[in-house]
Amino acid sequence: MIEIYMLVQLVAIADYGTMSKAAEQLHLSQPALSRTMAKLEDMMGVKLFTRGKNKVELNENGRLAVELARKVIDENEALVERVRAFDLSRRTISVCSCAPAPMWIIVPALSELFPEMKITGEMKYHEDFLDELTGGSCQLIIMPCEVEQEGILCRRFFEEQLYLSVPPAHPLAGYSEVHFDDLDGETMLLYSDLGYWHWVHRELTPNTKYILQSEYEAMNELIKASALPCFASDVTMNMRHGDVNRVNIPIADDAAKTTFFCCWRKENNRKFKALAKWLEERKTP
Amino acid sequence: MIEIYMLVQLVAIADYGTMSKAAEQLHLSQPALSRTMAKLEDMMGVKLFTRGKNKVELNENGRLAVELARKVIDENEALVERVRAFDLSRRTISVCSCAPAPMWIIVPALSELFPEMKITGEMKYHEDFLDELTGGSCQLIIMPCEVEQEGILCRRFFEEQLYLSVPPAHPLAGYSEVHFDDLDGETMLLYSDLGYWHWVHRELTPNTKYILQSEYEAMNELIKASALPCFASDVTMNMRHGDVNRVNIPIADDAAKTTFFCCWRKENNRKFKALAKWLEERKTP
DNA sequence: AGGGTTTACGTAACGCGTAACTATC
DNA sequence: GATAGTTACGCGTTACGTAAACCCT
Repeated sequence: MIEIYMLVQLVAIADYGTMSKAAEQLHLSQPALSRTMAKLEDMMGVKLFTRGKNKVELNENGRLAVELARKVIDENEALVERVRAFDLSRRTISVCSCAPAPMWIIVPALSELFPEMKITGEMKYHEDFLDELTGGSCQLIIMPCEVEQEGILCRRFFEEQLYLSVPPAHPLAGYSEVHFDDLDGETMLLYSDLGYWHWVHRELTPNTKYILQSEYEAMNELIKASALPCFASDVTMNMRHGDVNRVNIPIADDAAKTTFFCCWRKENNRKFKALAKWLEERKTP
Repeated sequence: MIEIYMLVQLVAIADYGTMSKAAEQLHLSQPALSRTMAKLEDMMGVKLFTRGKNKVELNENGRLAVELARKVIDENEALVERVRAFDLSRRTISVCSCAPAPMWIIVPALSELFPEMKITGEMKYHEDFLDELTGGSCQLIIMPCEVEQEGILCRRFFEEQLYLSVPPAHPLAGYSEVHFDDLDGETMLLYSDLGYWHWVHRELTPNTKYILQSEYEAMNELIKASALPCFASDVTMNMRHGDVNRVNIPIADDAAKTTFFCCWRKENNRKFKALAKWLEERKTP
């Protein structure tokens, strides 16, 4: 039987020109390689090399064999990759979220609902989510709007309300509500990985100067240490209610309030039954 | 490295249901097969079977792996086949002829011109010849007409003149020439594998009753033993000039005289240089 | 009890490395 | 002398078969 290792050695000769070079690259002795090729020729019943006393060259048969061998080797490697990927996808739930807050909430919940599954979360631009969902590269997506598409099931997740977080001494601290217009032109701290919210900020406060911070912990330190305004939300307020020296003022614009939706392919309904139940119960706690 | 023999064993399990059956079919012991599968799973880092104490079943990973393994195995076998076929085609010259006479002449000539090559000849319906030539399934074609096509080189081979062969006592025996019309309605002996000529006979003598004979030697015996008319040509007359008790009368119709042409792909010009020379010299011996 | 799988152990095959040889540049 | 390939020989890996144990139907 022609085995893969033979084809690998054959291709190496084509790639590196001589048996010696190929053997070196394969961490193999030349004699081993030479013998394998002799055996390969014997098994195929066809000469693959033109043999001079001192050199070996692939002949036409050999060149064809190399070309076909590459395909076999690639297929073989693809087999392993695809089976591994398939296995991984079977035992992981991958979530794509358009914003951080839904991920903070849903990832621990999924871990509890599906204790045997590995949960992976990623923040991306939500316009691509439907493709990723149908393409199979993720199984759950968190969208900032409802999705109505054949084959996709969409459930309301929760609503996030944005707040302005300022020190008590700040001019806006006394207001009971603010608008994005009030912030335009300010200098603010902003967590850089906000996904959908980032887009909202760019659109509605184009003249605000943002000091970006990508490290979440560092961001919290900055908020505590500086007097600069920043954003908060009902979710972050629940998480770090220890935020002293900060006044949180609700932002009144419609755009400061977003409802997130959790979607998956209908064929996964059975798999995500527990999640659907959890989302339903969450509505009226 | 995942080797082919492992994949073969894997698909055998899929094909025969259990390890025992598969092992039997592969002329292998179950333990060997069992161990190979364990090793395969180990190397892939993925479980391929659901293992009960007493039974083994392919799981989803396994089913995917089997599917992909089939492709790899097929590719691998195709590799050998294709390289062998290619090697064979490199050391053989295959001729497709529209009639037997050109083959009788060209095959021995080719054997002499290319002593290291194997010569294979085949008679087929000439309408398909150009496809076979461009498709690569043969390298020389003998046509009953000149071919003018891009990339095809066409050289005049020779002219064959048809004769009527009758016993001296036959009513037509005294004629210095005959026409196909004179034969219409006769009962004649006919070699069945005449290719182009067969078509000519069917067209021009539709009411003649032909007694077909596919064995060439048997045909010659019949000709000698019976009083039935048959066809001959200048070529056959040269070959079996020992034909006694037969009068050969030339057939005067245009269709009884055919010029054969020998064609090959222009990219083979170099290869068939000796043949071109031979054809040229043959014109004026 | 019988069929199916795995584990344990000894064996034989085989692919590999070292060394020696040949031939070319 | 350096490079490149083949042949010869011994070794270690490994895939295999046999035997036995396990377990379910």
